Amino acid sequence: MNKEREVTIYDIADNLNLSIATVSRALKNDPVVNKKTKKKITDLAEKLGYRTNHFAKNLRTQKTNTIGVIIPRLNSYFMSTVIAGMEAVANKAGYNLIISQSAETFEKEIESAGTMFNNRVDGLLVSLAYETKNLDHFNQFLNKKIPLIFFDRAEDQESFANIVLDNAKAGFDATEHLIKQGCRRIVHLTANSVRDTYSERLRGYQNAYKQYGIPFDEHLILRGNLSMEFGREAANKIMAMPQRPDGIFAANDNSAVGCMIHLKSEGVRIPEDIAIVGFNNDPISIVIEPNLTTINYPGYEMGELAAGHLISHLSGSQLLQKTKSILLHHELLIRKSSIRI
Amino acid sequence: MNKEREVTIYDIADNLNLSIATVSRALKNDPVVNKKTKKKITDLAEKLGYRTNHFAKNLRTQKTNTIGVIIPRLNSYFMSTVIAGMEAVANKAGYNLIISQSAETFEKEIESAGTMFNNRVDGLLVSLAYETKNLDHFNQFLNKKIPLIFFDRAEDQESFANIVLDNAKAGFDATEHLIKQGCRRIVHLTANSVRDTYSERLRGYQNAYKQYGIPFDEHLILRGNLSMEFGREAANKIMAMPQRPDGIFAANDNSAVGCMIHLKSEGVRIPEDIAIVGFNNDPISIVIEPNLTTINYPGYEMGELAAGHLISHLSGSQLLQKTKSILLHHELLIRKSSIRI
DNA sequence: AAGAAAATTGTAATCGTTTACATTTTTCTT
DNA sequence: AAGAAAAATGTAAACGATTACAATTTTCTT
Repeated sequence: MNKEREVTIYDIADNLNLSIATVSRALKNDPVVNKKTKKKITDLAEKLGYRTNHFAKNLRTQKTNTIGVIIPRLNSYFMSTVIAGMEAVANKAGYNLIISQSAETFEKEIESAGTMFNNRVDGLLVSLAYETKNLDHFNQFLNKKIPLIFFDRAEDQESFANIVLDNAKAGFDATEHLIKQGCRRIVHLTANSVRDTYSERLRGYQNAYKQYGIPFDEHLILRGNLSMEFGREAANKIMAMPQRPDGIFAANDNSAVGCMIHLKSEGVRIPEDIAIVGFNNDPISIVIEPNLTTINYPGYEMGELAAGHLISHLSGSQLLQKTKSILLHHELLIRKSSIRI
Repeated sequence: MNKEREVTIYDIADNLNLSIATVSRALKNDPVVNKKTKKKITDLAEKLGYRTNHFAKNLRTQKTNTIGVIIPRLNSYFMSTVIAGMEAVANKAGYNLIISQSAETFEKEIESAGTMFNNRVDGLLVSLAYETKNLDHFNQFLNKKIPLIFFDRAEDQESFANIVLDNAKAGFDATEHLIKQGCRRIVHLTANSVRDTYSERLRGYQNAYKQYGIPFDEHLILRGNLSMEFGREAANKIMAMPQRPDGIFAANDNSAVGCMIHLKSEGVRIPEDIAIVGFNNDPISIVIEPNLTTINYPGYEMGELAAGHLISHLSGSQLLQKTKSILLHHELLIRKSSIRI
């Protein structure tokens, strides 16, 4: 049982009096080798506990069968769902995932990109950090023609493909819903970051104001890191506003919940005094009371799509170039936090 | 900028009229090479954009510098904190993490173990799935003397090292707290799984009963998958009990919260009618109302420790054998859900 | 049954490192 | 300044696969 040395194709070849070439071919199921020979080889490989040495293989083929994934944080329900989707697709296709967290910082994202580059990933899937200022650290991949797809947190630019939602539409839907519930002064909690993701949600929010002819007040936009703590601070600012807002659209559930908790502690009734809509459909949205109205979108599917596209590109299909941007559907889940009529 | 071929040590050697041996030595900072030569080499390497080919290196050295991590799910605050801790330590030591989710199923855990084995990870960090029936799928690592450490969800056995909390003590602390708050019929929500993690928490719970001389009723133990949904079902069962319990100790926060939500909707007052304690200090514990008393324990530290021990073992220190089990500290965070006096 | 075509197998170079051992160069000792 | 010791560099053989090209064996055709 406890073989010291690893079994190689040489061992199999010796054992069966064949050349390593034939063994190699048989093991990757090359149709050129005789059926019976192939069976003998695979049987023996099984019996000896042969496992391919990926390093030798990769060295020779110059492919790593590894996909790098850079994300801000693992610890959201959404992200882990996305990763699960990627994993399913990648494993089925024989790829491995190397995951790295940027912790929302620019530095760590650059560092992660460097690690991925040095590990020669075949392709890269990236969700950008809040703090990321530019995409220069991804040029090394462009130069080496290593495919890269941004998902969820993406920037709209020429060089890379995107898999995102229609954030403007989602922002519009959320805001329109609040307007239809009678809100006229809607605060928007958004990121203090340049990510398109958030500026698009903001744009949708502004579009709704415009479309419904409601005068827009710049002071209603509160920027921060979208943490629960930020939600709390936002609540303080809201309480201090001379004219009390009657609705809040938060760009994520975390900040929405942080805000709600604090507002409630200040005696604000939700949704009667202020109606709230979040974004992400995180599990906390059904723990907070009243349950939070939010935007739901398919994480698992996003992960599958991202990995699937990358892999089909790696396999030679030129899909990636043609579909520069893929939009996923979203839906507004209406819950008690926003129902006023 | 767009070099077609990768730069290798041959290019550097040719360029400087040195042998590849010297270049190789210089690049790994071997003290045997002359300071000036070394500088020339590293400078040129930098300039040419040299990056080591890990496949050639691994092939030659028979090391992969990769650590496999198998966990039930990524999507808890706790797990992602653990992973962050591991990542920090691993990256600093030049190791990469390959993460795989078992989704709490035995089959996927076996599959993941197989993938890790075939990828020849240098070591493995595992948190067991609920459904895992035995540890046979880890024998392949034992046989090849690949170090493996269980963390958080571990089994107590001879062969592998563990990093866990004192679950029995934590279970005791939680239960004792409830008893001190005047509870006499305390329900325990636990996993329908054989994991020691949960049987230990249960044991601690029973010890508290014993120590305080409270008669113990087997019916108070409810088993399930510890999801929110299970918490809901548990609440139903509790409502149907002929003699209403006055306390609940749940083996995780999720089930505690699911249970609370349902109990509240049935008009049960928390903590007055039933006091509740959870486990994990998940962020939802401070979203639910009243805030949930829970057991906190250091995820980041656990990740650092696990990765650190594995790596120091891989570097030759024989720590691993000596410290078969490492216990981490925990603390009871007392919040409103359990304060009755 | 001979020769051509098809099917199967083999030879040997290659991928980019590391490292034992050998060789050369430099520094030290007297 | 010669010889020994120390420092620096070089040679060449691995590591374990893949694959162009060559060689052999089998099957088919007439």
